[in-house]
Amino acid sequence: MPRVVDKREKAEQIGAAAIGVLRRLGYHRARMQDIATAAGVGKGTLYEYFSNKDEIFRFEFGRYFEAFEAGALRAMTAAPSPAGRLLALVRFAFDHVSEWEDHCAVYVDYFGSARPDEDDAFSLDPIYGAIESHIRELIEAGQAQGEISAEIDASAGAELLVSIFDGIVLHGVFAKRSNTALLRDTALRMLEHGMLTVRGAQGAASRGV
Amino acid sequence: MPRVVDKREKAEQIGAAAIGVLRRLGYHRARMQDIATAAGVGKGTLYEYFSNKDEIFRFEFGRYFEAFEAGALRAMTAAPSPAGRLLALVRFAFDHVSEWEDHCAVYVDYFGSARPDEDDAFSLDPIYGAIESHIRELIEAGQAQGEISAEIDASAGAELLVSIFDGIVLHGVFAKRSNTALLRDTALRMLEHGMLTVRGAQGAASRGV
Amino acid sequence: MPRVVDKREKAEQIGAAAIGVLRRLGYHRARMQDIATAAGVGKGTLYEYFSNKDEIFRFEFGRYFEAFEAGALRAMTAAPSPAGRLLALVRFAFDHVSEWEDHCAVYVDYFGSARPDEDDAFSLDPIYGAIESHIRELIEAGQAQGEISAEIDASAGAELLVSIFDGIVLHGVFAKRSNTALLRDTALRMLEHGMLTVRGAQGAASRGV
Amino acid sequence: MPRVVDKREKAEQIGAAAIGVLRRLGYHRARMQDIATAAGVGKGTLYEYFSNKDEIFRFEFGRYFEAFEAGALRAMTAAPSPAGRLLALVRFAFDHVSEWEDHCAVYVDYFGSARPDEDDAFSLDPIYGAIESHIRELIEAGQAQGEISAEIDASAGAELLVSIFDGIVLHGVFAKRSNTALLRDTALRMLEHGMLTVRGAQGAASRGV
DNA sequence: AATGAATGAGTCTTCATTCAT
DNA sequence: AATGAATGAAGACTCATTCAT
Repeated sequence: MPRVVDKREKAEQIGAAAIGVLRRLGYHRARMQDIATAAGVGKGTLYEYFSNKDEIFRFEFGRYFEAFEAGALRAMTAAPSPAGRLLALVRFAFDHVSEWEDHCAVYVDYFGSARPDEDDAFSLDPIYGAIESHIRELIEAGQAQGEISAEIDASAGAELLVSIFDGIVLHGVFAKRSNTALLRDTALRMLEHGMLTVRGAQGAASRGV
Repeated sequence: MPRVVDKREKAEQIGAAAIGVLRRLGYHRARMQDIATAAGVGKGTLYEYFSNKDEIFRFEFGRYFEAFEAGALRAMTAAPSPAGRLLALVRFAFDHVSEWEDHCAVYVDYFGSARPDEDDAFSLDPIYGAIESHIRELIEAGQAQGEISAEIDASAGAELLVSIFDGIVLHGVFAKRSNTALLRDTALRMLEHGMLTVRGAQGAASRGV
Repeated sequence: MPRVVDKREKAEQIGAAAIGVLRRLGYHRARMQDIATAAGVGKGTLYEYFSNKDEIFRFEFGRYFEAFEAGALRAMTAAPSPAGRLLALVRFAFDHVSEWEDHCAVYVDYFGSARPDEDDAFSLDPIYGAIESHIRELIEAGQAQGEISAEIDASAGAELLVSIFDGIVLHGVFAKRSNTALLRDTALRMLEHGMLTVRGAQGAASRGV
Repeated sequence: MPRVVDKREKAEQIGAAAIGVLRRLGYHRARMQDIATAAGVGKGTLYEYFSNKDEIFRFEFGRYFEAFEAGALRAMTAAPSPAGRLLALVRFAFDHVSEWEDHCAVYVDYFGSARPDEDDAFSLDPIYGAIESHIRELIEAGQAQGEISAEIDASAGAELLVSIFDGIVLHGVFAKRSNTALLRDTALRMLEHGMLTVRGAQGAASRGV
């Protein structure tokens, strides 16, 4: 019984070290030896806790997604209305990216590479599906209450929001982020108000090319 | 007097085949042999046109970025005002992603793997820098003309827009895109109007957690 | 607590096997796989002990030159006078060639291929320089004591002796050596007496063409 | 008929360019492309004149050995006695090395690498055999006339002389030659007189260790 | 349980040679 | 006759994984 606890604890310790290495070197350049060294254990020991390199990744992203789910739920619970919950979710997502920065960098690296045939591949589809589904419901609820513009297609809106979230992650990896808080506030403002001032002019602009 | 070939043309032909393979298998899993087979040439022939695997990638992304630049310029030229140009740019970016789908997938795969130290790395910094800089100027011009909300920080807004673009790219790779046109229109609408209906409520929502 | 191996010992073991292969096949034709097979290890194991093919060679030639130096010193120490030391050195050199026959063959093969620009090339210059310098001093000392003919230019004499040594090595590689002991004694005799009998006639002979 | 002359002439032209490249880069590093470029012809053209890389080498060394043979014969013809002919041969050998410097450098590179099984290998055995045989006869004749010390074993003496010649070649490749003329005269002097002054002391020195 | 020595499948890249033009 | 585009066999080297200790 205490063994199991030990196992889990050491696995987390190794996983933490691994993510640091993966972030620094990229998934393909990070050698098992690098990870072992960073974790302060022997190379063979890694295989006592993970059955292969991929497994380490999966373990860490399990934690990443769990934390996201828990945090998102917590964030939304506090908000009073659908629109509030939506914005709380977005706000939380930004914070999550900041907190799990290493994971985000590795995230893009790992999921960005196509792995077509692998049966045991960690699939993002259910995760994204669940999140988009949840957001879609929030949008629909918000529209029912008149808080959210009825012109917006709930599905497309949900997909867009998730895409934007992905974009924040990706851009933080590709380019150095300047001012996270400012970016977040700008994003929130835009979600609420949009960018344009004159409502009449907007439609024209979006329609003209 | 041996066969005369148009080096450039054949390089493009190989490059096109390569991108297909890279997309299907991922940058790291695609072997030179796979690319050669897809291009219908011998393995050695690849090295007549590209000095190594990376070179193929760079060649194709040269084309990708050139097309983006030219297309973006063309799209914006037609629009009458800063806000119009901004929206035209966003609209074009969506179309570009659709048209260069394979490149986008490889893009994420390739740039997603962090390789900060490599000297010969294809750096995105100048490219992103130029685009963000351009967008920032558009926003500032739009704000000067009162078309774009003065509350928005031009730099952060530019970064956000580019991030959103990256997000569209990324999400198309991570999850299957459902309806591109709808997503695009939803995004354009949100940029203009935001999502919320009641302006007064918005501030409150964004401040609440 | 995995198997403990003496790295140095195993490296020598691999090196010994490698020299045999290198001698048999020549430096360029010997594949790492051949060396691994000869050493009774896997291909990858070679790289645990040597970082590349060249390294194996260098390691072995380190041993070769060390043995030469130590042996030469030992041989010379026993001799009473400069001329005696010089002849002892030559005598030792012959024995060294016999004992390190494989190394000599590889030596010629490896250093024979000109690679002037390579930065990491194992340079013979300092080694030859040291030996020639030593011999020159011996000759000068012998000349001071009247043991060695004053007519001989010490530098040229030293270079000649080293060249003769190289020649013995080279010829043993190019042609099958018949009788090493006889060759050695003939060489020693010639160094002492020369080949001609009539001293007066010698000058004449060397001047005529 | 004139075709054949053309063929031969162009082959020599290519061969000359090739030797330069081979000397500069070494046999294994010299690419057919390098040779073609140096010769100012296309890569494919090389195969119109030589059936493969080795053939170029063989062609050039055919010329080298022919020149040696012809020159040696000429040199010896002029000398009046066996000993004179022997010294004339040595003297000529030195000059030959100077004149065919590039070939000598390539010589070591090429013949230094073992090529055990190749049936079509250019064998040095008959060449060395002929030369040693000739020298042996000269020594024997010289001994018969009392010009050359009877104590010398004719065969070993011949082998030694050839070895010394090889040594001069090799050393010129491995180390930069300082003063060729001086080295040559020193060598000739040593062949005639030996190095030591006191005949009585010599035997003692060569016997002691 | 912990380790690192051993391994060989897998990959990029080179280059002599061929051959269509 | 001359050429250089095309090729694939060959080889150095990497690294995830295994396993004896």
